[in-house]
Amino acid sequence: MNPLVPPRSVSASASLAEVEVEVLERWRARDVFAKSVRLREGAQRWVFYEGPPTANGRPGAHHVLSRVFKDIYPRYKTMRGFQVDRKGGWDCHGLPVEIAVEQELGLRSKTDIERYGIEAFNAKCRESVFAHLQEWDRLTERIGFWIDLEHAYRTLDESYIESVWWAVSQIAQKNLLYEGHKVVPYCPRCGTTLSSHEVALGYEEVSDPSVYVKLTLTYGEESLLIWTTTPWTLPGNLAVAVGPDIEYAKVRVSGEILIVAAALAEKVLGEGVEVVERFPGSKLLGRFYKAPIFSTGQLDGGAPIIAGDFVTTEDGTGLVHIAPAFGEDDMRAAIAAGLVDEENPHSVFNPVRSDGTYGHLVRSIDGRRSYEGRFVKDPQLNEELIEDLRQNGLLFRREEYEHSYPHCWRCGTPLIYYQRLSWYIRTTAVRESLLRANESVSWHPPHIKHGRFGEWLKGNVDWALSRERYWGTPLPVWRCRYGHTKVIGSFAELERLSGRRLEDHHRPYVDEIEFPCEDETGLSLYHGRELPAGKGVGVRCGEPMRRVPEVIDVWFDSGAMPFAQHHWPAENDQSFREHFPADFICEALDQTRGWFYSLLAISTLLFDQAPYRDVLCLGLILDAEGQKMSKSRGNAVEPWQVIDTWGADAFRWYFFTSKQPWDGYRFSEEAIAEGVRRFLKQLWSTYCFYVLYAHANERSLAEGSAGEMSDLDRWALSRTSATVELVTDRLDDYDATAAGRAVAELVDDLSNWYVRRSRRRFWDGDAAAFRTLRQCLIVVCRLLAPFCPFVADEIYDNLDGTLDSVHLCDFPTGSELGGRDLELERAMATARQTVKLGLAARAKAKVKVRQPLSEAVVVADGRERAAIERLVEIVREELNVRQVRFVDAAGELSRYELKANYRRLGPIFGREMPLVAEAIAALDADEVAKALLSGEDRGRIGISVGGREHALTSEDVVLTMIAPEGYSVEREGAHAVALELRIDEDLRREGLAREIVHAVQGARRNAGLAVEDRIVLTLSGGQELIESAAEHEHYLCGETLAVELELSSADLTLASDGAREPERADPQPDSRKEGGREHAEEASIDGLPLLIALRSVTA
RNA sequence: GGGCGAUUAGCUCAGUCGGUUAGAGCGCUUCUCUGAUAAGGAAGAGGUCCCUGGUUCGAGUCCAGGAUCGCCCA
Repeated sequence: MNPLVPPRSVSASASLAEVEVEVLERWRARDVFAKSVRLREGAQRWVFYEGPPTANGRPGAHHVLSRVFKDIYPRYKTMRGFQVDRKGGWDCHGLPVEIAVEQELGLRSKTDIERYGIEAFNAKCRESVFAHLQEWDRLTERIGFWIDLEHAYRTLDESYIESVWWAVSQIAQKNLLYEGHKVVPYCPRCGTTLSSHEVALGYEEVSDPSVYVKLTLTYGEESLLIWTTTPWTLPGNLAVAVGPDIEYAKVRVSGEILIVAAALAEKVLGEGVEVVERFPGSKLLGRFYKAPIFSTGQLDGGAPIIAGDFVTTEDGTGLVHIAPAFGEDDMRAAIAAGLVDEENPHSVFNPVRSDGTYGHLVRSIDGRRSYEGRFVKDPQLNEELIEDLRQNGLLFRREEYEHSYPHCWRCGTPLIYYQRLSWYIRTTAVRESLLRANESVSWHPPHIKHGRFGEWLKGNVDWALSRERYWGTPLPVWRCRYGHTKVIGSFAELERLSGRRLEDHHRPYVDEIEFPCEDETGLSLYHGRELPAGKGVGVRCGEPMRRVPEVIDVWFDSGAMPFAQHHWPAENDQSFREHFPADFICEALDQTRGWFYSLLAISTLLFDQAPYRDVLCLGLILDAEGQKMSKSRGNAVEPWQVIDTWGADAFRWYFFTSKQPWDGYRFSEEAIAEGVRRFLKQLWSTYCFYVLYAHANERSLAEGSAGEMSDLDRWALSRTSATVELVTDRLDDYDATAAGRAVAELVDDLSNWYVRRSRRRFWDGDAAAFRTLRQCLIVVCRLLAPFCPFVADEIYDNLDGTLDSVHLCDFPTGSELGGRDLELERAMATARQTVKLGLAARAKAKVKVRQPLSEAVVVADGRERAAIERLVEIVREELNVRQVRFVDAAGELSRYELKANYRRLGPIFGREMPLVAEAIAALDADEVAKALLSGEDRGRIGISVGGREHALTSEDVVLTMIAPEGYSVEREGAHAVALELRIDEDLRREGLAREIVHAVQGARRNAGLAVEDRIVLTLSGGQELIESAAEHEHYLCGETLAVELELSSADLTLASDGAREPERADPQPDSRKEGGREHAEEASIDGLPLLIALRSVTA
C-alpha cells in the first residue's frame, strides 16, 4: 500500500457534523478513549479532578464550555506522554435538588416536607438527582469530552459519605468544629435560613423608614446621634459602635449637644453648624449611654460605647447602633468587646421569636404597652416604634431610605438577619495556611490569585457547615442531653457503638441510630445546666446520644472529592496518593467561593497543602447583546442546536479560540460559522485537495518517484515546526487561545501559500510535494487533536492511520520534521512581502495578473536581496513577469527617507531626543544610506547634540525607501517593487492565451468535468485570439488537458436569440461515462468573442 | 457600600520591554485571482485607544482619580 494515497475518497462538501458521528462510532468500536489512557500506563501521572455537576437539570452551553476546557488539557497531556485518568463525578445532594422535588410535589415549606415524610421525600430526591443523566451522558460523549462516567464518583454513595464523615471527624479532632451562633439571612415565614445564593435571588428595591435617634450619655449632657434603617432592631440594641480613629465632633443644635462624626456633621445637621469640640473616637470608648432604648428588661441603666472596624463616615452619623442578634458586624463587634460569648448562644439577647414576631419582653419606651406578637417587618409596627421614639424625645429626624433589600425568593417575605445556631468549621484558625497554600497555585488568569480569591481568603470567616435540611450528607455529630458530643468518623465506629449497620446512612435512617454516651469529661458544650447526681467528671455519662438534625453543606461534599472519590482512607490508599494533589482543575469564575474554596479549605485543614497546582477559571457566556443568558429571558443557547448545525468541533473551536476564556463570551452562531468557514472548512478543503490529487496521480505516486524537495517544501516543514513549538509552549501555559490561533495561521499558510504555490507540482504528481503536504497535515492533526478531536482524527485516519486514532499518537515535536530553518522562514517572509508589493503595484496600474509583464524591478539590499533571489521563481510566477531585476541602494531606483530610531536613541539621549531627531532629519538621507548600508563607513557619520558627539550606526536610524517617478511602485520599509508596464505584442499574445485557458477551464467546470478528464477542444473566434491560441498551442493543451485542439478563425456570428446559451453542469452523473458529450459556451476576451466547444474523451 | 475584571474601527478581537504611521478578521465599496475551497489577493472608507490629571524626551501600554458595563460579596 502506498502511504501517499489515502484509502478513502472524500467530499469537499461533506457535513462535518455527520463526519463527527462516524468518528464517534469508530471511537466506540476501537475503544479509543480507554486505549489512550492504557497506552500511558506506568508513565508519570498528570492528575485531573472533575468538579462534579448536578444532573438534576439539563446541561446548557456553559456546561459545554467548561467540559471542553476540561477535555483539551487532559488530551494534550496524554499525548505528551502522561498517564491521565479521568474519573467523572456527580454532585448529588443539596437544596437545588430539594427545591426541584418540592416543586414537583407541591410542597411549600419545611412543615410540608416533614408532613410528607423525610423518607419518602429523600427517596424522591434520590430519583430526581439523575433525572437528566442520560442527556448529560449523551452530550458529554457528543462533544468529545473524554471522562470515565462508568466509574464516576457520586456524592450520595455510601462510600463517599463515609469519607466525608472521616473528614469531619478529623476536623473535630483538631478542635476546629464547633456549634456557634451567628447572624444569618432567615425567612421568618418559611422558618429557615437561606444560603447566600438564595439570598442573591431575592434583592428588591424598597423604601424603608430611616431614623436618627438621640441616645443620652449616662454621665454628661451630650447625646449620641445614631442612624438606622431598621427601627425594629432597636429593642435588640446592646451597644453603640464608633471608629476609634475617626474624628468626632460635639455640635450644638437648638440647645442640645449632639455627638456625630466630624465629617458628617454638616451633611446631617446642615451647613454652618456650631462645632464645640473635636476629638477621636477612641475617647468615647468605655463610656455609657442610657439604655435600653425600648423597655426590654435588659441593660438596666446603660449600654457601652465600643469599637467597630466597620464604622465609616460614608453615610449615617458615624455612630452605629449595635444589635448582635440582627447583624453580623454587630455580632463581631459585640464579641470583640466581650458583651457576648462566642461559644454561648444564650449570651445574646434576641427579642425576636423564630416566626419573626417580638417576644413578651418587648414593650414601649415607657413600659406601658407590649409589642409582643408583632411581626417586625410590618410597616405599621415600625411607624408605631418611630412614634414611640418621638413622644419620648429620642427621635431627631425621620427620613425615607431607598435601598435594595433581600426577600425570600420563594414567598417574597422580607428576610431578617437573625441569630441562629449552626455548626462551624474554624477555618479562621488556618487562615495563614490557606494563604500559604494559595501561594503554591498557578491561577489562569493570574489576577485571581491575589485578587478575587486571595482577597476572599484574607477575609476568611468560619465555614458555616450545617444546613437545617433533609437531602444531604448527615452531619455525623451525636449528642446526649448533657451536651456531650461524639463525632463519628466511620460506619464501623457507628456500628461498634450502636450495634447497628445501616445500608443507607441518609436521613431519616441515620437519625434513628442511638447509643449510650461514653463521655466522662467532655463538658465543652454544656451550657449552664446542672449536672445530675453521679454525672460528674470521671464518671461515664451513659445517656442516649442522638444525631443532631442538620445535614452538611453540599460544598463540603464536593470539596472532599480528592479522597472521597476513592473512599479513602477506608480503602484505595495507593490510588488516593497517586492522585493527590491535582495538576489541573477547571471551573467557572463563580467557583472562587464554591469549589475552589471548599477544595482548598478541606485540603488545608486535613493535609496543610493545596489540592491543585493549576486552576483555569472560565468566564460567563453572554448572548450577542451582552445580556446574561437565562431561561426567563429566552436567550439561552440550546447546545444541541449548535452541535447539530455546526458540529462539536466547531463549538469547541469557538470556545478555544474566539477569546481568552476567562474574559467571558458574547455568544453568537455567526462567530461559530466563521470559525467553520475560516478554519475547519479550510483545513478540510486542503485535505480534500490532497486526497483528490493523490487519487488522480495514484499511478505516478505508486512508482515511488522520490521527487525533489524544493525550498517551498522545506519552508512548509519549518513553518509547521515553528507552530509545533509555539503551540506546545502555549498549551503548557494553559493558553489554548493563542495555541489554537497559531494552528489556524499555519493551516492558512499551508492552504493559501504552500498549496497555492504548489498546484502545478500536485498536478504533475510530484511525490515530494505530496510527501510534504501529507507530513504537514498529519502534524496539524496531531496538534489539533486536543482542540477538535473529531476532524483531526478523521483526517489522520485517512492520511496516516498507522495507529487506531490520532489520540493514540504522541504530540508532535519541533524536531521531527527536521527542525527549523530560520533563514528560510525569514527569506519566505521577505519573498511574500515582495509579492504583496508587486500585486499592489499591479492593482494600482490596473493590469491584470493574467497579463504577463516583462520585468519587475525589486529594490532590496543585502540579506533581503539574497532572500528574494533564493526564492525568485516564486516571486516571478506569482507576479507573472518574465524576469525579476534587482537594484540596490546605490542603484537608480533608490532614494531614502531618514528617521531617528527612537527606541534605540531615546534611552541614550533622554530629554535631548527631539534635538537628536531634528539633527538626523537634517542629514542627507541618501548619503547616510549609502554609507551605512555599505557598512564601510562605520563611525564616519555623526551628529552633535548639546556638545556631545555621537557616531551613527545603521541601528540608530530607520531608513525608508522612496520610489522615483515613472514606475508603478509599491514600497514598504526598506524595499520596493516597481513594474515595467510596457506590453509588447509577444506579451499581449501570451496574455490572451492565458485568458483563453482561463475561459476553457471555466467551461470545463461548467461541463461538470473531473479535474483529470481529457478533452477534445474546439475554439473559434476572433483572429487575434485564434492566433494567440495557435502560438501557445502546447501550453494551452497542457493546461486544459486537451488531447486534440481544433482552431477556427471563421467569423463568428453569435446567436442573438440565446439558442446557444452556455450549458451548465449536467445534473446527470452518468453523462460522462458515455464520453463524447458536447459542451459549448461562448466567452468574451478583451472584447473579442470566443466560442468554446469541448467533449471529454477517455484518456 | 467593598473586592475583582473589562472598555482599542460598525461588529468580534490582537497589541511583546513605554518608542513616534495602533493592527487582523467579519461587514461595506472598487478591482482581481482560481485545473481544491463555503475560499484567496490588492486598494479604499472606517479610530477622541472610555474620560481627566500625572510620570516620561516619548503613554493604547505605567500611576492616580472618575465614568460605564459585568461578576462576586455586603
